[in-house]
Amino acid sequence: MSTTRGRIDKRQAILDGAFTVFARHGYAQAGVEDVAREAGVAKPTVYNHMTDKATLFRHAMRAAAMDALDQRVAALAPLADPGDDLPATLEAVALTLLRLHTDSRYCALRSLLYSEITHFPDILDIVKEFGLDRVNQALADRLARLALAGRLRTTDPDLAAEQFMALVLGPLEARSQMGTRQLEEAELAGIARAAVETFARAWIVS
Amino acid sequence: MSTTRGRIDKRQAILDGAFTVFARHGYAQAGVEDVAREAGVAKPTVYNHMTDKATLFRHAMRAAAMDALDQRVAALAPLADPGDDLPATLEAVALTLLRLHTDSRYCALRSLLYSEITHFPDILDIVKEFGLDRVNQALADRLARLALAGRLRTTDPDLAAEQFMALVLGPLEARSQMGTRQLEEAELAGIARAAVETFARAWIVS
Amino acid sequence: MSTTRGRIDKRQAILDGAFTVFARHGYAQAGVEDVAREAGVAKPTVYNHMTDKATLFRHAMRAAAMDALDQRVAALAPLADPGDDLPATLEAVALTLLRLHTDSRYCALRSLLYSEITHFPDILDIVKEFGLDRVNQALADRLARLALAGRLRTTDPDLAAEQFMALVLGPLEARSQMGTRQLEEAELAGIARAAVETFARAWIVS
Amino acid sequence: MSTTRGRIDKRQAILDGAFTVFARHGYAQAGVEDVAREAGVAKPTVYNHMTDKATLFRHAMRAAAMDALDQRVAALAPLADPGDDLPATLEAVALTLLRLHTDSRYCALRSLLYSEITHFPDILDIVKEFGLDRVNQALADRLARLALAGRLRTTDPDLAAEQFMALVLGPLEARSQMGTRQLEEAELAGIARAAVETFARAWIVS
DNA sequence: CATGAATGAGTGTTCATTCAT
DNA sequence: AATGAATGAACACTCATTCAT
Repeated sequence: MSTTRGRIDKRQAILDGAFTVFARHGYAQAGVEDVAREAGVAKPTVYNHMTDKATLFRHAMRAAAMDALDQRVAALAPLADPGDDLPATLEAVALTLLRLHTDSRYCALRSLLYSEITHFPDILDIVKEFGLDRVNQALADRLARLALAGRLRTTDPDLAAEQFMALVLGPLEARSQMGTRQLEEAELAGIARAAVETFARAWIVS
Repeated sequence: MSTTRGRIDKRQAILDGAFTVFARHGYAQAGVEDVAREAGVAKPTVYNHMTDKATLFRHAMRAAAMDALDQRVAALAPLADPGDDLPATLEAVALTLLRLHTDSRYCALRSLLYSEITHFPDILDIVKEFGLDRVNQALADRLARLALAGRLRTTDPDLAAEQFMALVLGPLEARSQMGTRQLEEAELAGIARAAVETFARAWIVS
Repeated sequence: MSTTRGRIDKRQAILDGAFTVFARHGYAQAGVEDVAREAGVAKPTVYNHMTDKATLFRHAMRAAAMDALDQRVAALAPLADPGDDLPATLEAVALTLLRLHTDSRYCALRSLLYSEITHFPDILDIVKEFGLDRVNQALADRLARLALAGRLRTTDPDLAAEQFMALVLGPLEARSQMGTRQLEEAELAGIARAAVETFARAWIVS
Repeated sequence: MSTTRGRIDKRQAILDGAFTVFARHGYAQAGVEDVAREAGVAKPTVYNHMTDKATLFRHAMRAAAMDALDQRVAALAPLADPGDDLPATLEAVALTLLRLHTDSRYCALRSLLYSEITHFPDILDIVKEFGLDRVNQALADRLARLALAGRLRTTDPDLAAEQFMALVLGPLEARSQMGTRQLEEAELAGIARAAVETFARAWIVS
């Protein structure tokens, strides 16, 4: 069993190391040797597990994207049972999303996806399977339930979800200075509050 | 004079070609030779104008970012004299911004900035000087005027501007599939209308 | 006993596989992994039997060279009792030699010996022990007997043997296009006949 | 002009160096770096002139094969005007051929052709254009003239040429120990004399 | 000033060889 | 004894950069 474990662990270590290194240097600048060092293995071991640098990249990206999607969907959980104060719940969810979105690994993931989509047209599949669209859909599902419960305007949950996400995450782009500025918790809270306030005026049944 | 002209033209050709090539292949994958070919000159000529591949990159990025900012600020012009129907004017502005934002060169610019910010910490200056923050500021100025004119809630024009931009541009991220899907004009118009509607509920004095 | 058998068989399988693979790809291009696969064992098993790739090569070559010599010496057997028609017997022998010489494994053996003699100076021993010189000697012995029996000019059986071999095998070099062209049986027969005819004029007592 | 000269010279140096190195180490074992060093240039310069290691090999082989053919055809020149003593002329020609055939570069050429024909099926063209067959043809032409002049049996100049070459060069294979033993001039002369003697009995009109 | 040619440094990939099981 | 997995060393090929012209 330890053998299998060891192999699995090593594979995981390689994928993790790969993402770390790709995140740090970009695809082209990252050396397979760096990946190996980061994963604590020798260079050929990387090639024993992944045929190519390209394949290595694809697998590492897919794993990271899956993680990211899981985290975001989990962040929506409170909406399943929002309690009396819906705005407060939305604000909490918004804050969690903002924290996730300012995490450096996630920033790196997005940036890598954007910059390598030209060279790896097939990573579009990763985006379709694990991208923000999926979060929007999950959120729309939650909002639809709330609409049925009479707590939200019932017109278009997809649009509501999209605008909620936009109001919450949109401000990050300009404020985070391309991810170089680490936003204070208070600033994130402020964004969340303002987003929910505007969202509420447009969508919440008071 | 024609000599000087020629030199200037050549410099411009090099910067243009550089941005085109960097946009196509990314910084690391782009070859100086490719840039030279694209600009119609020989490789050493590039080095005669720009000391480095890095310098070449910085100059090309700066030029592209300046262009982009100019276009966006120009797009706000209608707000200087909005006429009677403010929502309609906002919608027109929003649509123009969406068109600009889905342009492939702009997508490439953003993606390059994001992916190379690690290797070129100093391109942060470009962002500060010509980034979206500047558009937000310009928009906030316009909105402040409108607030003074009693047509907008007067609380916080900066926040209003930020949320306007978020509602307009935010939906693009999920919908454009990382810039691979070319959005229809109708879809853009839909986004603009929905954005302005929500914005109006929160900010416009009716 | 079956264990020992198995071991011997495995060793033989490894040597055979090794020669096959070396013949196909050349020494440097051949991978030990290929040899292992061809022999139906795992790579370390090869190393359990042969210390080195080099040793493996040497043993495989020696085995192949021994086989080749045996075949050629056996081909001379008819000369022990040539019957009345000496030319006919010589022609039969010549034809057998030609067939052996155009066999693809033998071509590969020669070509490997020639190309690796620089890297493996010691395979010269293989040539001395099992090379064409040995065939010449064996043939010279036969011819000496025939000379004593008054059927051949008695001057120099070594030279006679050498020239017989040259007349028989020499034409192959140009005709076989480096072993790529498979000569027809009729063509081989023609070469044999012509060789014996010329040999006869010079050496046979009529 | 010196520029062009220099480039041509460099190309020639690369081809020469390549053949030298390939001859020394074989195709697979030879490093492009070694070739560059041997040619007195840097590694990328080799790639500037030849796209591939494979292409480099093909060109080097072709050049060497052309040289070899030229030398051999030139060696036949005396037969154009053989004088009174035909056997003596043939012997002289034979000796020259033997000297050419024992040259180490030629041995290497043959051995490389044989060993790499599998990986480079197209070098067969080189053999067809510049191989021994061409020497046989040229020799057959000469012999045909001599036959017309009544000095040779007129039956089959092609066969005569083939057998002449076989009698002269055939003995080398066994004697030279795969090119490792450097044959003495006297030994070569002996081979030549014996070859011509046997050839004469079969073909020369006395 | 513009260019063709040359180079030094670096990277992806392979392979003979060796442990741990 | 036999194997799956790991490694160190090597090598083909590329590219930013610089001379000579």
